[in-house]
Amino acid sequence: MSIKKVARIAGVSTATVSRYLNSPEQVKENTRSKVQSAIDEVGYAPNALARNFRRGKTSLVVVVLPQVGDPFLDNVMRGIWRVADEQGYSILIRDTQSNSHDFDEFTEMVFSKQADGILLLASISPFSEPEAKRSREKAHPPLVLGLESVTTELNHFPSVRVDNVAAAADGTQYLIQLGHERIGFIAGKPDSLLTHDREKGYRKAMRKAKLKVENGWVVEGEQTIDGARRATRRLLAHKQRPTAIFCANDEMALGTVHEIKNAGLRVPEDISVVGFDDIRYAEVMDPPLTTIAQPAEEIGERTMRRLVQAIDGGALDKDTDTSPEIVPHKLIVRKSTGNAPR
Amino acid sequence: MSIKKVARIAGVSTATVSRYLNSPEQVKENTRSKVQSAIDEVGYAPNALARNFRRGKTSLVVVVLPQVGDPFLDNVMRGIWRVADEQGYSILIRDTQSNSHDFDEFTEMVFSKQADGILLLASISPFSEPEAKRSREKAHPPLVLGLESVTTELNHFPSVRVDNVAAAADGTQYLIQLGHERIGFIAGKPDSLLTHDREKGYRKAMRKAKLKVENGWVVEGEQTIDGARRATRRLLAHKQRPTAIFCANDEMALGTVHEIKNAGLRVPEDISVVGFDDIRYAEVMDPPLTTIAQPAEEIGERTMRRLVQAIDGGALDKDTDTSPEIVPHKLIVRKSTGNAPR
DNA sequence: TTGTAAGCGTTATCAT
DNA sequence: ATGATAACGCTTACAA
Repeated sequence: MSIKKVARIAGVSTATVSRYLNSPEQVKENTRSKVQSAIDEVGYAPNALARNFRRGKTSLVVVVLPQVGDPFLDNVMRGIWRVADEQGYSILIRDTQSNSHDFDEFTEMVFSKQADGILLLASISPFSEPEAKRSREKAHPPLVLGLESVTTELNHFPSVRVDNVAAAADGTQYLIQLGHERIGFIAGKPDSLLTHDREKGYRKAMRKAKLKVENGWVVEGEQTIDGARRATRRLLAHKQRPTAIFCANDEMALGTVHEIKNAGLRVPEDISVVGFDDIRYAEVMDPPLTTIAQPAEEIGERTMRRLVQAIDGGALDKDTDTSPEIVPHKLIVRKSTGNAPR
Repeated sequence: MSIKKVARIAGVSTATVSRYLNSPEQVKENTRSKVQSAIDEVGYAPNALARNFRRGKTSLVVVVLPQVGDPFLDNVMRGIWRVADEQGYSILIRDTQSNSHDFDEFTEMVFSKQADGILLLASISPFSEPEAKRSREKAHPPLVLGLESVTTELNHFPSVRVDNVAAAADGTQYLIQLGHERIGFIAGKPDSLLTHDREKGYRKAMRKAKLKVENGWVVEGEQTIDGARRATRRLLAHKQRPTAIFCANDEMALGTVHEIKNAGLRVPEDISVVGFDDIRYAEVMDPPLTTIAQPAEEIGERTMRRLVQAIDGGALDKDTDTSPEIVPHKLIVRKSTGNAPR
């Protein structure tokens, strides 16, 4: 009822008030000030609920990420927010860690107009059956993938990320070049495409260098510090103990380095460690961590931009430019890597 | 138009469909199945925008925090989400770091129905003038404070936090008990009430032990690793170099320990370090960090519960139970602290 | 430049 | 147990 009240007080119609709010240039100067006074007088604030309803738009975007409090996401989110603010979107965050969410839940949010689009920064369970059925009738919701590689069913959505395979190969290659031949790999969770790709890169580099990947050299670190510590212990106990360990991300590298030192070994003299992400803690670790940096903020910015595009342009067809945007990675050499022992 | 379509297909009125959706028990079994079939047939999903509009409720809550990617907030958010999911709220996150936000902006979000309430986990600029004016006419929005101490203008809102003064005093007291007499303090940003309180606790403990706080022993660390590194360098260069440093949070402690070791000194043999928060990295630091733990998840849960209460119970009066809920803190002793040298 | 009025999809009131 | 219908606050043709 509020715009009506303003209109009444200003002595104009509701349409004029609305116009004043949305395109003031269409309103005569004189009227403008009358309306503004009325607004001030009653302390009017437009009801976003009504406006969004009318417009059929939530101006909300869901960002799905593995875990808030992941230092790496900090910069990604910064990029996302920059664009969101600029484009008038608010960010709804869902993490896949505290509650188990599945893909349908997010598409459902769009279909039921709780959000206009989805920014997927985490691996999640694939479409369930009912959804598969629906997708025949409904268009795909506006959805963009960031960071992660994709499962086949998500292939049709735009995505922005580094080339995880190549990046991990680079990291591994760097270790090889330092003379390491026994290199272990600490992977993430089995359902994480991302770390899967990194593992692929590791294996690729090993193969290329004609190095064998022994059974037990690739172990799951569960994307957590504790998981990485357990994984590291297994690696250290291996009869062919690696002289270098590649961790699928920095978070796990933190645990790995800790556990190596715990075992009375030195980094990098006894074992070299490489991480992935270049989180802000990497630099102040002891020793500072050699890792692979991603342009996090840029990734955030670009994913969000594509998403806005997808939202504005309506649901995108299966055959809209669908190739992933690949952004450059960069090996950052610090002190956690050194020549192979002996 | 959609509920209409369902109604038409099911051969019932829109009212019945609505009832089926919201209180199925009021609908006869027979009708229920007719409606459900119709829903399945057209793939109907209720329009949340319309529903919220009609109900005058967004079912959204803004959580304002200093920085996503703060590992400490991870657990707080977990607690918030648990309650949010349970109560049917979605979480809108705003960080005060990437964009400068002020208090009005958030109250405005409530007044303009972009959100139902505010969960404030960060220090922000105080009310601006126009808001002060408005607050006379409008009730305060549902708002709950977590973690932080409050400025006087926010005094009337419920809050949940540890007793930062007492906690910091405990940490300081522990150092004193180890024989330290020259103890430095690395504070946060000047506008952070939270670290301000911690500083107060530190000073209190020093005073109580009749220890002097030399000029230059309290230095700002800006709540960042780099800030803490600079602060630490200043501390190390002090003519009366402290034998122990209390950092207002773990994030800064990370930088502090790094910088101490950089300078060729040992922790804790030369300098002891205490942090605050017990983030997950504290345990795997080298040496593992002595710190003060807060029940983060519980704080999240309780703040969110109070907020829901405030939303449901309508805007709370100035004189609703307004005393902060204090949750217990706990000193976690690890290896970064030791007896004072000599 | 401004006003009139229809309509967005739901819920809720009041009958039936 | 169900139906008819007003109302929520706003935007937008269309008319003036």
